[in-house]
Amino acid sequence: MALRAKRAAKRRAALTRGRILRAAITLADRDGIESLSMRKLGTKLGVEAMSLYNHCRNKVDMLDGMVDIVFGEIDLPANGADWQTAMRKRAISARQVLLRHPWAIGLMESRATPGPATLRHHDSVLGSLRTAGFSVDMAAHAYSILDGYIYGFTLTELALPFSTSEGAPAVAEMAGTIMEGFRPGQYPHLAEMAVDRAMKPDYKYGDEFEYGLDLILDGIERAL
Amino acid sequence: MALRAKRAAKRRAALTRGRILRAAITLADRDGIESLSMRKLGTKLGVEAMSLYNHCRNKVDMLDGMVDIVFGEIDLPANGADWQTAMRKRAISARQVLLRHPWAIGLMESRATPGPATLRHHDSVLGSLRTAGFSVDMAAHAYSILDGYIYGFTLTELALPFSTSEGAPAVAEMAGTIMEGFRPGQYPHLAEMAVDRAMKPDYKYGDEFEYGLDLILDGIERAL
DNA sequence: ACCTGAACACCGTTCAAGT
DNA sequence: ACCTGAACACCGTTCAAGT
Repeated sequence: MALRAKRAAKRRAALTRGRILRAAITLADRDGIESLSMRKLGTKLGVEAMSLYNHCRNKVDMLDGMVDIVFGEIDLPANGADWQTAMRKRAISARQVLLRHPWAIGLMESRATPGPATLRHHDSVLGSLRTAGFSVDMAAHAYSILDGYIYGFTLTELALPFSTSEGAPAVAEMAGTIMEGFRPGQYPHLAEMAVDRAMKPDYKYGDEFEYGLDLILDGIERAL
Repeated sequence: MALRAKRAAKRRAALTRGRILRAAITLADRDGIESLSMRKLGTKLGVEAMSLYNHCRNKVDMLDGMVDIVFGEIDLPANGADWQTAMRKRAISARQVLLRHPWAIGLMESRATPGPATLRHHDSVLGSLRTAGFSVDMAAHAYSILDGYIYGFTLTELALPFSTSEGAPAVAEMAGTIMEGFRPGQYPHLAEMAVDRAMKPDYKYGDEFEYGLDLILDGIERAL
């Protein structure tokens, strides 16, 4: 009996913090963060919800761990390349990671304690800039602008009422539906923008990202 | 008896959607969004939680309304001024509003249906740019960069493990505590940044905001 | 038309009990 | 050392019943 139970436990992989966090990320990616509960997560791992508390202090601690894993997925700046290329690639990687885990960006605001992958990432970016000759002040300026832009752009992108990966017809339809509800001329400039851009065959808001990124990189270059 | 009940109901202001939303914002500002429940909100308004459902379809609808009110607090661009001044003032106002309602920014990502104040705000910003001679494409670029930066910077600012409004000693202490836990040299560039800036007497991360804002405004000017 | 009380199907977390 | 079951104090929301 005892032996049988032990074997059943063996059959599934041992519960670890890492396995819990990865399962939680998968669930959050699929169903959204507001639907992620300790009970559902336990079920998914073949375990009672209460077992999770042997590996995570509480749910907040678990969310901290999830955010740190997401951070770890962002490419570190390549340290051979010039700083513009390195920062450009890192920014593009960061946006892709955040789009893959849409729940992560909204969680940032309330995470008090940064994890090791987060700290490593920050250290690496600062190192890349300092090595390229940035002063401490200028590295702080550059990092603040770039990260602000990356997070904010992606947040806005995620907030758009249509999926960025979907085809243009969905976008056009959506924009049309939204505008229909208003008196003509109530939001003339929004309407103009919708007709001119959002309703065009191959419009993707995400295409704006690199325009802004390059404008910022140029601005930093000039400020050096 | 019926009369008495009616009088008691009269004594408190009638329950309206607006009154509910304002009370909810006050509670979220004070205790955080995760602590805002329909039951607590009802108690605060002197009413059963279930009464709220006569004025809000559900909690998501209520959160939509709250976000729209926050949007309405952001100054619209003054339409006499040149576009740089108008955009600068609007950006500064937006950051102040978001710092006042720290829960709002994390909610944006999941709000599917923008409210009237939100639409009005967007329309007004686009109008200000178009009037200043921006092409539709250039207005879209400018708006995307500016809003991305504003949201992202403020999100980062809110995520910092110390309050921006607090005095510098708290920041210095915090930075010290964070760095203490590591092997010396584990995060050399973070350590350098902490010693050089975060631990300085009157360091405030918020001061970075206008540096980046002006860099972006200059970049847009040059792209025109 | 608006408010209420009870009920339902959930939550996160503690704790004593098991192995 | 790790897992469990029951329990506690909460949630959002529905619905029939009141006024």
